[in-house]
Amino acid sequence: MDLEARAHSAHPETLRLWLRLLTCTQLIEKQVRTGLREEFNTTLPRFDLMAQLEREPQGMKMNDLSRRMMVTSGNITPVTDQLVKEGLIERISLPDDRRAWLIRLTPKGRTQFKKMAKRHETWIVQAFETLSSQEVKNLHTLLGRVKQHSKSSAEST
Amino acid sequence: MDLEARAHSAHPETLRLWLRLLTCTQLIEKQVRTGLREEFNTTLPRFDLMAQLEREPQGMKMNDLSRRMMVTSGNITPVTDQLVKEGLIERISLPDDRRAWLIRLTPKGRTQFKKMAKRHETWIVQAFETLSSQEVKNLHTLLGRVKQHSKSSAEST
DNA sequence: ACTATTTACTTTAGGCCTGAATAATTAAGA
DNA sequence: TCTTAATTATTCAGGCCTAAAGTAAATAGT
Repeated sequence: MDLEARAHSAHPETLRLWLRLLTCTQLIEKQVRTGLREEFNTTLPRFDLMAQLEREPQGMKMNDLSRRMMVTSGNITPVTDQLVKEGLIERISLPDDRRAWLIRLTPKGRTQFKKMAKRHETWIVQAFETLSSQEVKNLHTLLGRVKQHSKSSAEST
Repeated sequence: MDLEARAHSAHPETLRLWLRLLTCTQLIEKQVRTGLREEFNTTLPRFDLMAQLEREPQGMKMNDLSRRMMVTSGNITPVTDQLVKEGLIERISLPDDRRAWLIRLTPKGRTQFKKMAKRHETWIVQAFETLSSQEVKNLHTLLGRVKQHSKSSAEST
């Protein structure tokens, strides 16, 4: 018994789908959080932030980070503070915009991230190993439509 | 640009699927949270708790609630406190187990929940309206496999 | 009956998240 | 230029979440 016990109503299939989506996400997220904590003594938001930076070697502004990570910018400050304290990222001031910072992985951060990403990948692969590669593709496509739809209706509000 | 900019590695399809799943969940959840806050001045965990209770008119113990909602039991206490304070649920002491409480919706809570559930349903239906009913079914089935797989591997740890 | 274990709930410390307010800076328009 | 608006980052209050420790009560084994 879990979240999905919640379904009822006039559109039961859609509601059930939503609850199942939630359940899957929560189950997998829980495993990832536990793994990051136990093996690397870190958290998912910190890992996510480093993952964003790894894709942008020249660095990112905190604002870009908050948009990419889909959290409010008030949130990025403490996570950044913590990672700076651990020496995994660095803040660089921008001469042409004194309000903003450029955030980059340090060499130590890059090394550490690579280790974590490798483990992260095994957890994720394991979570979906029950699906064939065709099924993975199907899921990806269907969810792509949901994502686009949700994004466009969010813009119009 | 969003979370999905994070994908790379030896199993890119699987990682991309995971990030897309996360993105979809977060987008929809955000809409629901905003709706609950703006229209009903409440939160998703409170709504979820009431939804569980609505399915069990005879009431539930806090432990059952935490299992169903997939959160730790330390979490149920403050959410329950708040809902009791609002008069939406009630704590009833059990004569045959003085450690436990039975939690039930009050009539006021039941009325209020019905209003919220109706709106909640429109948000969810809207989120998935881009899919045909066959596609909803497919998604539900595929995610069902993922859920079962994840649950059974969680048990064995 | 008595002790040990388990179960139900609460409490605590630490962290993330939101929305809203603030300060500092930059950009835009009259 | 000079005022106004927008942008960047930080801070705050409130709430949720976890893991871990604590309390009280029930259960099991001896």
